[in-house]
Formats: sequence, structure tokens, C-alpha cells
Amino acid sequence: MTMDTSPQRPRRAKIDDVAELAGVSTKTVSRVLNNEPNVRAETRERVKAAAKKLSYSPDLSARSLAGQRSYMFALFYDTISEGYLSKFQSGALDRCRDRTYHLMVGRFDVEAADVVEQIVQAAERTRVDGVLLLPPLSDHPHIGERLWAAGIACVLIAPSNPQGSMPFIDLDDMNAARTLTGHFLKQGHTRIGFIEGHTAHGAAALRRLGYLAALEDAGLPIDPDLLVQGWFTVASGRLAAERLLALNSPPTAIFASNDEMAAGAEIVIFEHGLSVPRDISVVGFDDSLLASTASPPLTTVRQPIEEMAQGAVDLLIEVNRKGVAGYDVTAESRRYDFELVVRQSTVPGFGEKA
Amino acid sequence: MTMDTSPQRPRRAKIDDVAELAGVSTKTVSRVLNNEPNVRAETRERVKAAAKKLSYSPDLSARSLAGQRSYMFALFYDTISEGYLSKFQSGALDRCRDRTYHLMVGRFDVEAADVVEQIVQAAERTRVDGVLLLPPLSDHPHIGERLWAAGIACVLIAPSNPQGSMPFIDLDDMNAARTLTGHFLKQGHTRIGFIEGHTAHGAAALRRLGYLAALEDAGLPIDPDLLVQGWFTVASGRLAAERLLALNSPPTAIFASNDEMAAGAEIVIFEHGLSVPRDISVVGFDDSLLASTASPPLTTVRQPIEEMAQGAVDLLIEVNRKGVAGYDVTAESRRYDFELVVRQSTVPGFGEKA
DNA sequence: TATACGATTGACAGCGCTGTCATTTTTCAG
DNA sequence: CTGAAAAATGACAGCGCTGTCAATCGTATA
Repeated sequence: MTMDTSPQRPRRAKIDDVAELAGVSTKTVSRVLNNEPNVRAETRERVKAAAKKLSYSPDLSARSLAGQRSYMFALFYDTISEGYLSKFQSGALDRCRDRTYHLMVGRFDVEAADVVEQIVQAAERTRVDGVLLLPPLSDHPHIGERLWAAGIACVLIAPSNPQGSMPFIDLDDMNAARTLTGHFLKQGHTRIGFIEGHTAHGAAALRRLGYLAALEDAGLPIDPDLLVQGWFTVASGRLAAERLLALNSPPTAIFASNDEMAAGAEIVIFEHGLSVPRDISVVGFDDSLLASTASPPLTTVRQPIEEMAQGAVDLLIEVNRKGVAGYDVTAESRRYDFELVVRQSTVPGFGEKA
Repeated sequence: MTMDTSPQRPRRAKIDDVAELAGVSTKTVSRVLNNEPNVRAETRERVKAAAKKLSYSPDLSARSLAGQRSYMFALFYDTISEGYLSKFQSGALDRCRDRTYHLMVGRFDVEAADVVEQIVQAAERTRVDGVLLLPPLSDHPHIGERLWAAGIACVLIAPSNPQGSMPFIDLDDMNAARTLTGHFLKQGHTRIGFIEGHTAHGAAALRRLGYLAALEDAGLPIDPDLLVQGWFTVASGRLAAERLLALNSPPTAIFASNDEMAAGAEIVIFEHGLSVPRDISVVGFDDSLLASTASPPLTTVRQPIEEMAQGAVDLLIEVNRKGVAGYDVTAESRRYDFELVVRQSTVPGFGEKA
């Protein structure tokens, strides 16, 4: 006489169930699930069918406890723009899904004395297979090192000064700035104001270099009065624009190091009774949401953030595939191309009129 | 004679190491770490000291495999504004850190035929202790149910129509809209235009109700011409504003159901040679980044998104503490207060001048 | 047909913790 | 001071997988 236990939730399928249904050992099921070689094609199919029938999906905790892989990556960040984070995260999740990985997130204070320990510990206790470090964490001199030293793969995203010793993903900020400046030059502008970004931000310096390089390419002199400091905020953009407009010979075009500052500049120009782009052209940088909603919409440069995130995840997967020990860093890093987005804040053919 | 193995990474401390150093069994260490009762104070201290000395932190995979808790929550979403996601995530992470929980994220297509299965499976295989469902996932009729049925706690964030049967966290959208409209009324406005939000968004309907209720409170008639459809985008806000300005008797104030549409309205008003707030006052909703960068900065309503996220995490922790089976839903749900943010797009005392 | 060798498969241990339950120690009434 | 109950602690199994290594199968070669 059998005891029938009270009705309860249908138990989630385990590897043993699949093994039994397929008539093989759990180890063979494991082989199939992990795409290991040396399984007869017929057996492989049988196991796959059984797994599907039971809608089996391996338990991540058990996997990571028993094996080398956790199928989980971590995305760590500190303060970063909402748009950048959400786009990057979205791109990373897309690729993770494709490769059946999962993603955990964490926010850490770069300034904390023990950031490194906090991060390494978080990565170790969760057994993540790799870590994505967003700026400004990617600029920290030790986080990446310590992670690799602990045997955890890690990619620096847009580090200010990429070290050859660690894989990274970034954008060619300098060339983008050079192109944007070139856009002005082609339209005949010769007095181009430049609003610098936050001094602690590596990309800000690169954008400045691109601006200077473009002027040099064109054989134009550099007027120090045309470079004013900003801090990546709308307010700082307004202040900087005020200073540029107050010059004896104000610029006919303004290059702001990001969209926020560009939007601030547009407002100030309007307040001075001038018009963008008729009187003064403006460009931003980043192609944030603000760029398309500003009035007029900003000509800017788009970073392929989602693609960069996907590339970063691919890179982590690749490193894990080869084994965290024997990676060839130099071959892994990648620099992405930007895209010039022309909108109504710059007037095409301005120069031709002259 | 001892063999010295080649130099290698210092091994991460395990519970056995702590037990040995403290001179107790691993089970006692476990008790201390999990704040279980029945450990002598002196023993507790000894264990804590040992753990600290070895900078021990328990392995999450092992924990979740062996015990009931994984110390990991999941934040699942689909399309949602960048600001909402990043603020919510940030708030959730803050609380998770305080309570030594971790957070994984996932993005799912609400429209997919098998969303429910995808989500349940993702939650089961990662053994998360609870799931936070952001809109529009929180509006799906089955996701929450299935999660609870599978024994996984879950909180709906800002669901369009909260079910009594499931814990949720939301904002009193209707009252917020009523307050915002009241702000206009107090300034003496009597013709107030309303730009509606996306019809599929539950909050849009609530905001409309709040607007209508405020007019009724004031004994004002409702003019159907003053209500125009929008879709939560800047472009739709522009279109709606055009229609309002084209009326024989245009409104002296415009209530847009979100900041994007309000910003669009401001641009249109400016293009018509009118001034905000001198000629027409405007309010938005959400207090997004755009609200403070629009020109002029928008009077709007702020949602305490971070706090709501913290509340949601607390709720999950609470449910887990009591056991997922015996929760009292009605006691858990919580409605948060909004905050009126007055900026330069509305003119205080407008009415008094009359 | 017999032998060797690679391809395929399975037995079994164990990853680092916690749940269960037995055992020891302490406490306190009588 | 004794016994019983409560408090404190530990022994041990096992969570669901994968790594190791031994066993078995298939087949090409002599």
C-alpha cells in the first residue's frame, strides 16, 4: 500500500531525471549540455530530446559549485550617466542571453579605501566568470590587476589610458572629436569654441586632443581664449558659453565635449537673442536622449554602446573558453568606430555662402 | 621532509578554515554567520573574529545549493525609460548591499509568447530569493502568479491595476496629477490643457483621472477640447501642443502627462512667439533629467524611485524571512508619496494679478 | 579471426555550505 | 546536591552538478 503525499508543486527536473529518461548516466547528460566531444550523435539527440521534454535547465549554483564555470558575469559601476548604463547593460544582456549567460550588477564607490577588496570579494563569492568594469572603475589602477590575479577575467570599458596589460573596449574619442571639428571646418568655420569636459574624465582630454589636431590639420592657429572649462553638466555648459559669447571676437561655432553642455550652450545663445545654427553652430558629443530633444536637435557623435557591450561580453566568453590563465591580452582588446550624427544645430553649407 | 608546492594564489578562506581557527565546528560558524540563535555570546565573538581575520565571506553558490536562501534577487524589466531603470536599480542595489544581498538583472520581451516560462526558468535556475518586476512586466497577468506558484517571492513595481493578491509598490499617480492641477488652479488658471500619456500605460489613465478630479473639486466645467492625446514622446507633445494652441480659446496652462511631452510643448509655445510661463504655464510629470534641463526648467512631480526600490527589496527580504508560503500580501504592499517640484515653467501668483 | 587503440560511457567523489538530529553542556527548580 | 529541561554544539548527510579516471565499446589493422 503506497502513501500518496499531499498535492504539491511539480518538482523541477534535475539532471538525474533527464539521465533516466534518456537511459544514460548523468555524466553523459552533462557532456551533452556542455557541448563536450565524444558523445555519439544518436546519444546526443536522445539526451537533448529528454531535456527538452522535461524542460530541464541546469541549476546554476550546482554548476558553479561543481565545475569551473558559473555562467554568470558581473557588471560593476559607480556613477555613470543613465543613458550609458542602461544602453551598456542592455547590450550586455542581449549577448548574455544568446550565450546563455547571466548578469549580476554591482555599484561601488571608487573613492572608498577598500574598493578593490569589495569588488574582488563580490566577484569571488559569487564565482562570476568575468567582470565588466565601467568607468570610472575602469580607471582605477588596481581593480583590474587584482581581479586577474585572483583568477577572474575582466574587461575595462573605455579606460582613460588603456594599459597594454589588460583587455579593454573603447571608442576612438580623439578621432571622433577630430571628425566633429572637421565637420565645422568643412562648413567654413574658422573660429571654433571648445568647451572642455570634466578634468577627471580621460575621454575629456582625448576630445580636446582631437579638436586641436583638427585645427592643426587645417593649418588654423589655436586661440587659447576659445578653450573654456566645463564639467559635463548643463549648468557648466551655460557658463562656458557665456564666456565665449563675451569675447571680443566670439566664435561662429561651438564644440561642447558632451550633449549636456551643448544643450546649455544653445539655451545661452538663445537668451542672447541669437539663433542656432544661423548665428552660431553647436555640436555635442554622445548622442544622448538630450541631443535629439534639445532645440534645435544637436549634431553629435554616437558611440555604439550596445555593440561595445556585446563585444565586451564576447571577449569575456572567449577568455573563459581559452582558460583565464592563457589569454593573449593584446589580441583581445578592441576599439570601436563612432558615428557622426548630423542634426539641425549645424548648418550645412554655411561656408559656401561666404 | 615536506614538499613545497610551487607558488600559487593564496587560497580563499572556506568555512572550515574559520571553524578551525575559532576552535568550533563548521556548523557553529554557519550559525553565527546566519545570525541563528543558540550560540553563546563568547563563542559568537570568537567566530566573528576568526572570520574577520581570514576575511572570510561565504560562497553564494554553496549556500544556495545547500540551504534555502541564495542571497540574490533578480530585477527583471523590458523597455523602460533610462532614468527609471537606472534610478530603480541604484536604489535596489543600495538596499541589497546593506543587507548583504546581491542583484542580477534580466531583460525579457513582454510580447513573447513564452515570457512567463522564460522568466520562471531564469528565476528557478539561478535560485533567486525574489524577483522585482518593473513595468510593463508588472502588468502581465500571469508572470507574478506563476512566480509565486513556483515558490518564488515577487513584487510588482508600479502595476497599472494592483491586484490585491500580489504585493506591489507604487506611487499615487492620481493624487499627484490632482495636486499638479491644483497648483495651476491656485494660480488662477481656469483653462487648463491636458496632454494624455500612452494609452497602454496604466499610469496615464490615473493621471487623467487626477486632472479631472481636480477640476471637479474646483467646480470647473470640463472642456473636451482641452484634452488631447499624446504618447509620452517629445514629438507627440509637440503635436498635442499645436492642437491646443490652435483652439479658438487656447489654454493658459498645459499639463503634460510626462516631462518629455512638456518639453515638446515648451518648444512649440516658443515657436509660436509666446513665452513660458508669462503667456502659458506648463507642467510635466516624473522629474526626469529633462525636466531640469528644459527651457525654462519644468515644474513637475518627483517619484521617489530609489526609495520605492529600497522598499521593494525590503519587502522581498521580509517575505523571505517569514517564509515564502506564509506571507500576508495585503500588509506588504505600499504606496509612496510624490513630491511637487516647482520650477520656472509655472508662475507663482499668476492669479493674484488679476 | 585476433589485437590494439581510440571513441564512448559510467562510477564515484566532492565542490562549500546548511538541514537534521544526536550529543554534550549548562541552568535551575526541588 | 540531583534530575530534568533548555541551551549549545557537533556529526553527518546531501544539495545538483562536474572532474577524474576506469571500464566498455567499436573498429581498423595484422
